[in-house]
Amino acid sequence: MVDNAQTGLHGSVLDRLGTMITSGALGAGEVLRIEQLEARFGVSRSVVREAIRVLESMGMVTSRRRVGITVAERARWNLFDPQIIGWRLDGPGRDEQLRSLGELRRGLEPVAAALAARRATPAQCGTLTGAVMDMAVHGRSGDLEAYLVADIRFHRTLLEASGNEMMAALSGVVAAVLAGRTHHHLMPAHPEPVAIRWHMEVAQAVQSGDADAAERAMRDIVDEATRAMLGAGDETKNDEPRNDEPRNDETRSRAPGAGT
Amino acid sequence: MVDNAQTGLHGSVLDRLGTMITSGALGAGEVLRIEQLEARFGVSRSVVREAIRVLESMGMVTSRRRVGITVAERARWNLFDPQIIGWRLDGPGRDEQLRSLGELRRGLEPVAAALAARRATPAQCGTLTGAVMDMAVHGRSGDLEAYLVADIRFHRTLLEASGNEMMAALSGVVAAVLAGRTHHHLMPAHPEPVAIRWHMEVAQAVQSGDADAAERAMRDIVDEATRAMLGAGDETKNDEPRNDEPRNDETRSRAPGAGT
DNA sequence: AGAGCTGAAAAATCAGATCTTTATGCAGGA
DNA sequence: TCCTGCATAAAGATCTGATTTTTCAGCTCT
Repeated sequence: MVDNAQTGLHGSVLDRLGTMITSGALGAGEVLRIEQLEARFGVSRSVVREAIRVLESMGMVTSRRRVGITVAERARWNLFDPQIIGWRLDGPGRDEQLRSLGELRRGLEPVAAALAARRATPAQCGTLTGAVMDMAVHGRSGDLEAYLVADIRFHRTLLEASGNEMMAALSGVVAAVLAGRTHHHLMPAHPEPVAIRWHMEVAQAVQSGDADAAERAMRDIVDEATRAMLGAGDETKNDEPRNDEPRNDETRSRAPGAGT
Repeated sequence: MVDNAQTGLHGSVLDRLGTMITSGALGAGEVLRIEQLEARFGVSRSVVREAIRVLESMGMVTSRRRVGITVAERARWNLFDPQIIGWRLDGPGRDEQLRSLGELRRGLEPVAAALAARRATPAQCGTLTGAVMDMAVHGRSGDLEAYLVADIRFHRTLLEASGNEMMAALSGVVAAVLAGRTHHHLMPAHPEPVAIRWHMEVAQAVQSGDADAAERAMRDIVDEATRAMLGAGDETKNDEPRNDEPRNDETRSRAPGAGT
């Protein structure tokens, strides 16, 4: 689902350990030893150590002499690390992760839109408008994949146009959220026309430099998306959905607007 | 300024390399070789490799056989990594980093306040109110350090009370921003009373569950802070302030409200 | 109980050897 | 001339064994 492609042995070990920790298979406080990990994964010390070092820099484990590798509690993790986000989106924490990201978007994207209204280049304005037009076309034809691509292009461009590096750094994550929504069938077969209209309003407001209008229209977009997602996610307050393609029909029926 | 304390040799190498890259001493595209780094830092391969692995996971370098370690362009970095944020706050990118974080706060904290109004526990409400009272006391007495501690406690508690793990994960960074503001003398000797009043409004709105009021009051707080910081930062659009305690008087004179 | 000592466990580091990938240059052919 | 395929070597990737350093845990002595 997410590009957790890893390079080399150490990357594969990292990926497996990260998945185990985020999924809860390895709980906070559990202690691992290097030798044991060498055996478990059939690799040498150096490979294990490099993977552990990365996990340590993510705050997921701590390494102490005479003790071993201790899995850290979630409050210590760098939850903005794209790798961790990817692992969680793939595992049991998916719903919780999507909720967190949704709330985050509700705060950030309107501000990004306002900033973009002041800073976007003409080229970026063009890209935004073009993306909206593509969304309209593919939304009508019902080509959800093409719609998704245009939607991602819109949001990525907007975040980049905000002129804020950190917001731009989130574009990959936002793309993952949008893709997750589509691929988990939380989108209706034909996106709400009102969503496309709001996207167009954002694009026009950015082009005309109207920060307030851009912020407002973007807030409409994300509020609608948040509402749809919260409605769909309320029945699973805990972290144990486990199954990967669950309750499509109920979910879809409760997420009618899902307009990005 | 920020706790970039590192454990062991690999941590020190990581810290030095990270600082060099974020400061621009090592520009994007530059190629390093492991052997050269061993010699430069006087450590063995394993230490260098572990540091490189961490930098790689941060997106700051890429490692390719037959080529070497290539410094990546900033657009590829994980700008939310606390370590990178710390390096940038300590180096020439400080102003840019503070601007990014300020804009981020403007989006996130109001939403966090709204969420906290729905989710905060009674204990958290108490902590919020207590923090505001401390702010008022120390603001009047002019004890900026104690004021800062209370201010940080307020914002950390609010982000945690949002019930959103990712926002809570940013509390350390927000604390660093607030501390940076105080320690770089961007605060007036006596904080604006209106700022303290806004904090109190947030605390009360959270306690009474009024999400809209909480969001609005928090937006006031952050807007004021953003305005003050943008005003103070405009004269240095580029990334080269270098000196650590610069232009206190001019800056202070242009950041009158600086109310968190 | 509490302070200090001691042994051993486990990570941290170093160093040498070997494996794997791949940029690059050369040779041959179209 | 330009492309294609092969050989070569450079540099990271991995494995391994030895050594060092830290520090937990148990013991002793007060």
